[in-house]
Amino acid sequence: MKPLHQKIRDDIENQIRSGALKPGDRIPFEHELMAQYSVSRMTVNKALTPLDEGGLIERRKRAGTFVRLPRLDSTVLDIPDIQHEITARGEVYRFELLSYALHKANSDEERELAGSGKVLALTGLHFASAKPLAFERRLINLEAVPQAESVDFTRQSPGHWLLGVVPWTHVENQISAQPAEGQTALHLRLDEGTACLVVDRRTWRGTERITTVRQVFDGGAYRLIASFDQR
Amino acid sequence: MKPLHQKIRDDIENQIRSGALKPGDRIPFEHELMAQYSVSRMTVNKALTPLDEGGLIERRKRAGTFVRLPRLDSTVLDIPDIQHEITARGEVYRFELLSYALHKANSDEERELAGSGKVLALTGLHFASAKPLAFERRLINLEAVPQAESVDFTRQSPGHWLLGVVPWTHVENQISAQPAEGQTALHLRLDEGTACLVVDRRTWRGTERITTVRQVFDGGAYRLIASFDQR
DNA sequence: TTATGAATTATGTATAGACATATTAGGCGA
DNA sequence: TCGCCTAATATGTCTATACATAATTCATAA
Repeated sequence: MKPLHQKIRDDIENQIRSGALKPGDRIPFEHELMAQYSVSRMTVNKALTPLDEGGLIERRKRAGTFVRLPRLDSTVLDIPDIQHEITARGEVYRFELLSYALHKANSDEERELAGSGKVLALTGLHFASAKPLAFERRLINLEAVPQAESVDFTRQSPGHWLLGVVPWTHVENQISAQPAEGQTALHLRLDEGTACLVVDRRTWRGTERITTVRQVFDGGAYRLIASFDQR
Repeated sequence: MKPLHQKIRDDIENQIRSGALKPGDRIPFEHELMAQYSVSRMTVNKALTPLDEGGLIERRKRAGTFVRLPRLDSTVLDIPDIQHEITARGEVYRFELLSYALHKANSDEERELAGSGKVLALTGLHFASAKPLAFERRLINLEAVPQAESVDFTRQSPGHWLLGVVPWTHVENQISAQPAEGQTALHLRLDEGTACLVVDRRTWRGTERITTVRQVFDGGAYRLIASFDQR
């Protein structure tokens, strides 16, 4: 049998991760949870404290307990937000949409993402101070993120938009070095064969896939930084 | 003023991170800590529970509380252990020492590591099934790891040895793509200009620097995998 | 009208006590 | 000697209570 405080914690965490509770929403007061689960305040507190320390919720005296906004800082390599990183170092950021297509999943890669559902396929370029920095090819699972269909990605990059809108629970990055080729080399204004940093990333919310993206960076102009503290 | 339970937790965590308490050592029983800090058992328990959940200690009824062994699995990109990864995928691993030097720190990079103390400078090659996979240049701070002086690195790679011997608390990785050049290209048997994956890593124990390493991988043969769960 | 201060409210920390559970040590009988 | 039962022991969970702290509301006084 699971301890009471852990059941309460899991319930709330699931509501947040599933999206039933959105950032900014208020979680019931401790005395409300006491009544709801028929437990003492110490037990409710023991359930909420780890969620607070884990950064999932925010607690304010007199005001109550609220769902936190997803953390967007991350020097750490969880999900690099290119737009954020470029503006953070004082350069001007711009995203240019190269292609846009909405269709049923019809390749292995697309079916891995969306089963037999619909997929949004985009390509685009990230600019830092008018210089092309990264070429990106992205697939978005429209089952998981239906709102994506009505967003204008000529104005904002899909990665930046997704980070703010969809909470993710799991990411996998594959990082490799590859020579610049064909269209990608042209877009990045690099000679064929120039060393590029390639990041292939897949994200999940729970067991549901959200997006698949390949980003190709000019190897000389960009480096990933991953910083870790031992748990 | 810091809460009591946090002071107790910090004290114990510091003793573990500094090496004063080693893996396997027993931490005082709850009733001993009660007396030592003049607090109730709930407070001691509140101090120890997060250390348990964080994997730093292990608690067994009747037996007591013990310092955990450091986790060495890590699909995650904390500290990739090349030897471990190669053998894990069924290939034969070999390390070849190319150069070995022991001297006082005399470059900026070496002084950043060891101040005015002594440094062990190594270069070597990692082989996967007789094929060179990575070239590595490593500096070890002998103030932090004096035992390194008496280890035979022709037989085992310094990275693998360090992981087992020295507990680290913090790592910073910089990952970039660069063309193969000069000696490095020769050692890896690559043409000049081939895309390589370069990892620059610095590790700390507390505020003390342990090692600095640059690893250059054949971009086509190696990829880093970084997998994350949202906290 | 504005500044001040007191009451209210929700969380933060800590206590003492109680019972539960897992594990081990020791004693007892076959 | 071996197996089994029971004691003892350390951690696990939970309650009821108390006082502290931060933030807000609201009444009161200048």
